[in-house]
Amino acid sequence: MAAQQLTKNQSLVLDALHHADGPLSAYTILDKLRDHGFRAPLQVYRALDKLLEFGLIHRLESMNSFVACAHPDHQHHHDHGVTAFAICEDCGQVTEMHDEAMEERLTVLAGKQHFKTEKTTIEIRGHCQNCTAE
Amino acid sequence: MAAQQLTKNQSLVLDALHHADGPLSAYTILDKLRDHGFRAPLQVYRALDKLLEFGLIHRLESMNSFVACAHPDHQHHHDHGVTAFAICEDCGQVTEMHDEAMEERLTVLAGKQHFKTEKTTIEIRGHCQNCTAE
DNA sequence: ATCAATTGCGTTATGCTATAACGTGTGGCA
DNA sequence: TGCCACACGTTATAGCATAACGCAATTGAT
Ligand SMILES: [Zn+2]
Ligand SMILES: [Zn+2]
Ligand SMILES: [Zn+2]
Ligand SMILES: [Zn+2]
Repeated sequence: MAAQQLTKNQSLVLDALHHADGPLSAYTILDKLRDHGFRAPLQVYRALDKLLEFGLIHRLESMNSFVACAHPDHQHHHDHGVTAFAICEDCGQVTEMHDEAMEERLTVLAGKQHFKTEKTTIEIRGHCQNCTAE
Repeated sequence: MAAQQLTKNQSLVLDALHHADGPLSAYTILDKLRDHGFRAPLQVYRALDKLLEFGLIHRLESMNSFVACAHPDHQHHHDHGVTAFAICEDCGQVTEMHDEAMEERLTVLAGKQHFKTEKTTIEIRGHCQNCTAE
């Protein structure tokens, strides 16, 4: 599955996420796209589902919202392994992190339980560097 | 803050979670406790908030539900560090895991970003040993 | 004992998040 | 041509969470 040609709705949603300075909820996206003809939540959710499938965006479980993937070559659909997110509770900024050692550790953890991993969520809530400086 | 005396509502909610064989949503708990006088979601959410604060239960972000802490000495309020959950998508069973190395790795990751961690969520979705056997 | 502050409680109403169900249109292909 | 897969639009509904109000019980000074 290579660089997928996005539909109009999918492109609009992806653009909205790219131009946002933080994660957006589905309903916030809906409001941003009303001028482009969006009327109902499903138009957003259907696009989000596809974008998630293509690996172009991520869902932040702890805040029911979505961010564009920070991976530079996001046109190429390739799983970029486990992702950890640092989410600032002050400014809302999200940092996407990848770490081989962490991934390895998770594999070991799951292995101990003979658990077959499908998807891993790691979200760190706290305060970013900017918001910590006093 | 030591072994907290729970209120009636808090005890009822905690018992419901202890007797459940998997995570429960707030509304499921509400239904289970209607015979005990519960009528509204807030009665449940308020109890859940306190139980979370006491460290007696955990919230599973990826499924909007709650589980009793599996830590044996859950009467003593002491943070038991970062918790990772393995959630079976077939049978709903949840396994609570603790791993020093994992915790260390996350500390390093956050440190690189000069990020001050408040709370960490780790949830592994997949299939448990029982549900993998064919 | 009394007052004030805190905490829990019950109720009603509301808001936010997500999906079910139905029908339409379009493009690819046997 | 007929069929299928897929995206789309719309309405309705389900599921999750909190705001706001008032009351009651508790605590801890004064
Ligand atoms: Zn990414
Ligand atoms: Zn910040
Ligand atoms: Zn625990
Ligand atoms: Zn299972």
